[in-house]
Amino acid sequence: MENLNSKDLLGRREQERRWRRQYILNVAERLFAQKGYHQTTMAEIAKASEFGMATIYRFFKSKDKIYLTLLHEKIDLLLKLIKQAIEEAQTPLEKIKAIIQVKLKFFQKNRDFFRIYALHRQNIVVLLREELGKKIDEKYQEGLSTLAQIIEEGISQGEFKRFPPKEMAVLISGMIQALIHEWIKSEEEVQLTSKLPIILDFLFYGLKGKI
Amino acid sequence: MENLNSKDLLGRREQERRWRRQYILNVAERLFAQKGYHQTTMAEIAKASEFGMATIYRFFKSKDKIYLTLLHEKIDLLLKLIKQAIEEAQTPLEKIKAIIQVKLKFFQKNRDFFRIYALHRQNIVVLLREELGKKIDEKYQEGLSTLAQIIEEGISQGEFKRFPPKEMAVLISGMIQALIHEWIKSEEEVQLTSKLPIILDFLFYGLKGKI
DNA sequence: GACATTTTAGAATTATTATTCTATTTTAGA
DNA sequence: TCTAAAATAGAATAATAATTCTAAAATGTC
Repeated sequence: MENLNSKDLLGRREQERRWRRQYILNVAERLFAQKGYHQTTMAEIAKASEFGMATIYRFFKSKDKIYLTLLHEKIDLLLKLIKQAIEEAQTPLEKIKAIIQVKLKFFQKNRDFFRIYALHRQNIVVLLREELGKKIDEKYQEGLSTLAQIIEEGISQGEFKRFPPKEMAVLISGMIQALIHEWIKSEEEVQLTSKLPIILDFLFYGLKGKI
Repeated sequence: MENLNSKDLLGRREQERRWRRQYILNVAERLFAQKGYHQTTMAEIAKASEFGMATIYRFFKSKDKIYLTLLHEKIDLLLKLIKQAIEEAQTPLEKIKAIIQVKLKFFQKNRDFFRIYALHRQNIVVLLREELGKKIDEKYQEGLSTLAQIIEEGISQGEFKRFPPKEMAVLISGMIQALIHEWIKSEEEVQLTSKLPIILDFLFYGLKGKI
């Protein structure tokens, strides 16, 4: 889970501290996903993680901090995975495929996080909260720009049609997001990644046509 | 706005009552959209609508009721508009175009409502609230099914490829939703409906190909 | 115009819950 | 084993905000 090198340098005390911090985050993630931010109380987080209030507060300054830390750390992870996948791919088409695949895989493993993430994305429209909240939106925009850039690349290589890249990125991200959303809601047992071929076919060749 | 016949039958007293009820709903819509459900207090709704607390509570049993009533009434309106548009269209392709156009127009006129609507859609994943909350999801599913049916129609007529209709409906709705979301966030002055041709082109013919 | 009824404003109540505080326990090092 | 420091549990606090209550005002009817 963690970088072993830095872990070794840290000593038992610090390692335990980090482990506990992560444990609280995991518990909070589950609770927030189940009942939403407001319906989850600090008392519940404390109870579920088997710590007292004071302990929770020694790790995190406030409830908000727990929530935002959660979002930041996982989004960073997702962005890192996407970056890696892009680097391994060659053509714009392959890159897009890679991005979608990574996203599907990631949220398949992180259902709870998707609930929090999607909800937060919507909340952004309602109110761009304090600094940390804004940064999350910036990260989302970063992902969107990456996708837009790839599309632009494809257009200039004559692979893709001359659509406005940013708008295409929005449409594609929206498709994926909606698919994940429905998948989670329906609690299907089907693998989310199994839908990749259909998505790609639709995305590249459109709905119209025979067969 | 209202059915004139029934209005005439109601008498001044009842008409005024309805007008005030609607007024409160409109005020609440604006506030909820601006600050979100939890950040909006009943006191604010009372203040902004220039009523006292007791008055608000005589119209609506609780804060939740205001919120859900709001959602229900506008969603019903949207569904009605979509139904009308479909009836006027002939081919599956035209029907899909009509649905998208109606949605874009509707949310262009109802930005505030979109904020509430989109947020609620996400909240559904987190927690299917009491009866009224569930019914809203049912209405959304209804819209999805309508779209899926049209796609099925197109497939059997040989117009569309053999994609799974329900999944296609999800993807298409997701695209639209994301586009509206970005449009609202960016506060662009461009008409939302101006994006219709691009969406349709992408949707029917895909990203891949020259020109 | 007077009385009964409805409507209203805004203060009081109550419940909830994030945060802080205090006393206790655990740990590390001698 | 003993002691100081750190960590902890859970109760107390304080703030917020939904809801209810009370007295006043407006309205309709005779």
